[in-house]
Amino acid sequence: MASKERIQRLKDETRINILDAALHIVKEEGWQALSMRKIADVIEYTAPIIYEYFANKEAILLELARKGYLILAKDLRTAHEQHNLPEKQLEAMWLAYWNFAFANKELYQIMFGITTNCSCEEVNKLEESVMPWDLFTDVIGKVMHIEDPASDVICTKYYTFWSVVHGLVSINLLSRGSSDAINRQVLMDAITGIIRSIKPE
Amino acid sequence: MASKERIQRLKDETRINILDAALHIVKEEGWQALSMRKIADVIEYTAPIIYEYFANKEAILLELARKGYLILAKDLRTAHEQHNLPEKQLEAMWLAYWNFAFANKELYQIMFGITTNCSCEEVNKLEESVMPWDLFTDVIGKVMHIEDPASDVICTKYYTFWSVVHGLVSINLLSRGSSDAINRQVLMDAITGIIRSIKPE
DNA sequence: ATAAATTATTTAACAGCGTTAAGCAAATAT
DNA sequence: ATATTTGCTTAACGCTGTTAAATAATTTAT
Repeated sequence: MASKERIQRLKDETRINILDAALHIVKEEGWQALSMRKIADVIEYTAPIIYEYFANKEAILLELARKGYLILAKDLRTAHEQHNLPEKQLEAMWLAYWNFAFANKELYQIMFGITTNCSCEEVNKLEESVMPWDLFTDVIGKVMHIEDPASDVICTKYYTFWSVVHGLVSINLLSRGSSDAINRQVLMDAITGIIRSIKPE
Repeated sequence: MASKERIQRLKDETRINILDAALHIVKEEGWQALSMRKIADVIEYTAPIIYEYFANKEAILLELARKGYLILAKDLRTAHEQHNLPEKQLEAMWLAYWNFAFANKELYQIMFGITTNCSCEEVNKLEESVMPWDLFTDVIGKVMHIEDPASDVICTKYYTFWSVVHGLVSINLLSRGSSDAINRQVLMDAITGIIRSIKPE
């Protein structure tokens, strides 16, 4: 009867194994190649077993996206903590965002629907998917010396940052980018440029 | 024997019907719902017939992407022609790009792999997919008063424009955007901001 | 005009997909 | 020892893209 815990532990482990297997397959062969039967092969079970841990394939993708958002949020917080000046914090956060995208290419793809067809409506429903927002608007407000964090102008600047960084990431994940040198230049120019333009005085 | 041409005309028409049917289905039900059998239903044939016009499903997607790039290129040229000042041309072109994306949402999705898994390598191989480049670098060069259109700094600025516009489009196609008012603000701020920052004097 | 050859189109099938239901085998409870 | 639950697999359904074989329609040749 004390084996209940042991069994639960095994079950938890299998759940993790499923997610790990899925991500492993995707990293090796891409999102298109991911199938329930392949996951089953890796975890050495048959496909129907997976449905005792996840409602369907989509739920697995959603959980991976969720994990991605959690990692990204953590990276952003870490970057934020490493500086005191709001300008430096902002710069470090967008650099962290950029680094996350390439260190976790497959997760970024599913988080933001790049060459994957995971229903974005469902991904958007994840509460974790809206996470970064408050942290950014807070810092942007500080840089701009604006009190109200819900101000429209802060919102605008947030989207400006996000658009340029996400856009550059997307273009590169599609192999439509330029050299690393130019990427770096675009990224830093944009970030420092926007920061300079929003700083009062 | 003169019916050869008539038959060829019918064949050409069927080919067009296939592409139209595919785009129609996608606009009604999304990329995920597109299947060879559904296309066959619409054109009132059975699925294998399609393979006499296209090598496979991917070829249909590729052709739609190609058509998208051609429309975009035309829109960009038209925008370019409607102004004389390079600054105005540049602004009009990126506005045209923005408008194209929302007027042809489904085409844009497949052209740039947004919630679709059409192999981006194949899309990148389309010669039409690199089209806009020369037109933009030319105008950017004029605004900056730089002769060499292959200059690194022009390349950098081109990617800066493209990143912010494509990023904002992507975010909105994912239903992750803000209000139309803020979209407009971000777009215009970014375009005019970059133009002002690259103009010498 | 009739027979032969070519073309147009469909039906059937294969392998793979996500998913569900039925069946079996092993562990647990009574 | 028997009954019951649990863990897992096999089989199946309807879908997918795609190919091969069979059939219907049309054109060509005689």
